[in-house]
Amino acid sequence: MSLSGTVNETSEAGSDWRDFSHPPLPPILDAALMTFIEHGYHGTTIRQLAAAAGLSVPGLYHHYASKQALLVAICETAMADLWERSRSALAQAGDDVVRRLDLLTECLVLFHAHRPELAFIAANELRSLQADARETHIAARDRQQRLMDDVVVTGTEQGVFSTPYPRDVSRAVVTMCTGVAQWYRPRGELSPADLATRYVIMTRMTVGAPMDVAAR
Amino acid sequence: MSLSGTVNETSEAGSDWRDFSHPPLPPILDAALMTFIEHGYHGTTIRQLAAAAGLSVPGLYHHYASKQALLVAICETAMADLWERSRSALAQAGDDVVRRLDLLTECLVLFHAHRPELAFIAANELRSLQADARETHIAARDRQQRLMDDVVVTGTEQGVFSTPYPRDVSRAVVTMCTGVAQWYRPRGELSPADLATRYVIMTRMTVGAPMDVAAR
DNA sequence: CCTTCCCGACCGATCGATCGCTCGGTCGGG
DNA sequence: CCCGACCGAGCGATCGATCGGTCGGGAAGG
Repeated sequence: MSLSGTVNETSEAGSDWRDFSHPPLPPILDAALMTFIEHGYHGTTIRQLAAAAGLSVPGLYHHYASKQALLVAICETAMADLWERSRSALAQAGDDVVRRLDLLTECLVLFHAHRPELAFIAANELRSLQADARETHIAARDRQQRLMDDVVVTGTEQGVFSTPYPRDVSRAVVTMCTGVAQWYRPRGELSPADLATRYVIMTRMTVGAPMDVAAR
Repeated sequence: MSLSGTVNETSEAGSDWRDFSHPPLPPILDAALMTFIEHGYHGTTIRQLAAAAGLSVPGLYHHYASKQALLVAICETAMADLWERSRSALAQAGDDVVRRLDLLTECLVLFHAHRPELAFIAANELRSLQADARETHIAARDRQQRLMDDVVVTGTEQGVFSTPYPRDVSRAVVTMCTGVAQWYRPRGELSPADLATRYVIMTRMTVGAPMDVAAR
C-alpha cells in the first residue's frame, strides 16, 4: 500500500546521487508508469494496468488498493528520489556557490535524462492526483524548486552571479532542466552525463556565472 | 465543425503579433479549454463540457462532432495562432540576428503569458489526440521549434552568439519560454510585457549574445 | 397581411459499451 | 491446514454518443 523500504544507504559525502543503476520502481509500478506515459492516467484502464503487469484485475488489486494508489506511489517515489539526490549533490558541493549550481544542475539533468518517464508523470499528472495527495506533491515540488532558488539568490547576493532577476532565472533554469524529460531518450546520441555537462555550461551562462572550467 | 474565419487582418509589417485583445476561441471551445485544464482530456466528461458551455449534451454535439473534435479545434487554434505571431515577429525583426532572437523570445513569452491555458493544453494533451491529429500537431510543433533553431544557429555561425551547443541551447530556450504557461497567471505582479523583457535578457545570456541594450 | 413551412438550435431520454472495483473462490508452499 | 497470491465472473455506475423530437424566427406563397 504505502512506500516500503526507506533509502537504502545513506553513505554521507558520496556521489551516490549519480548512480542510476538500480531500478527505481518495483515491476508492477514500472509497468503502470509506462502505461500512464502512453495513455495518461484517466486514459488508462485498470485492465490495461493489470495486463501490463502480467496479472488479472483482482491480482493487481491484491497489491495496490486502487488505480489512484498506483499513481500516488509513482509520484512519491519520483519526488523522494530527486529530493534525496539533490540534497546529496548539494552536500557534496560544499559552500562554493558556482559548484553548488553546477552539481545541482548536473543532478537535475541526470535525473531527468535517466528517469524521463518518472519525471514526466510526476510533472504532468499532477491534476490526476486527489486533493490530499496533490497538496503533498505540490509541497514537495516547491521544496525542490527552493533548492535552486537558494543557490541562485545566494550567488547573486555574493556578486558571483550577475543576473538582474535571480528568482525568474532560477525558475527558468529548473524549467529547462526539467524539460529534458520531455524529449530525451536514452537511445540518443548524447549520454546523460554528456548532456548534463552541456546544461551545466548553459546554466552558468543563464545566471551569469564565471565561465572558467576550473575543476570546482 | 471545422475552423471558421481565417486570420482577420494580415496588415504586413505591423506588430499585431503583440495584440492579445481579441479572444482566441469561440465560447464553447473556451469553456471546453477551461474544463480540460482542470480535469485533463480523459478526465473530462461530455456532460461536464456541455454544462460548462451552458448546453445540453445533444446541444453540444450539434456544434462539434465529438469530444475529440473539441480538443483538435483547440490545439489547431493554439498552434496556428503562435505560428502566425512568430512569423510576424520575425518578419518585423529583419536580418539582425540579435533582434530576431529578441522578438522571437518576446513573442513566445507574450503568447505563453497571455494564453497560458491554450499553450498548456497544446503542450500536455498531445497524447490525447488521435494518431492523425497528433501527427499534424507534432509537425506544427517541430516547425515552430525550427524557427528558434534557425535563429540560434545563424547567430552562432555569424559569431554573434557564443554558445558551444547551439541546438541544445535553442531547445532549452524554447523550453524555458514555453514553461511560462505552467506557472504564469495574469493576476501576477508582473505584466506579460515585463516578463517578456526579462526573458529577452535571460535568453541573450543563455545563447551568449551581446548584452548592450541598444534599441534593436 | 396572414399562413405555411422549413431549418438551425437545442433538449429529454436512453442506447450499448466500458469503467473501477469486488465477490467468492482456487491453488501451491510452508 | 492455513495463508498469501492470484483469478473468473460480474456488480452498479457512468461513459461517449444517438434518437426522435420541440421550438422560434424568417423566407415563400396566397
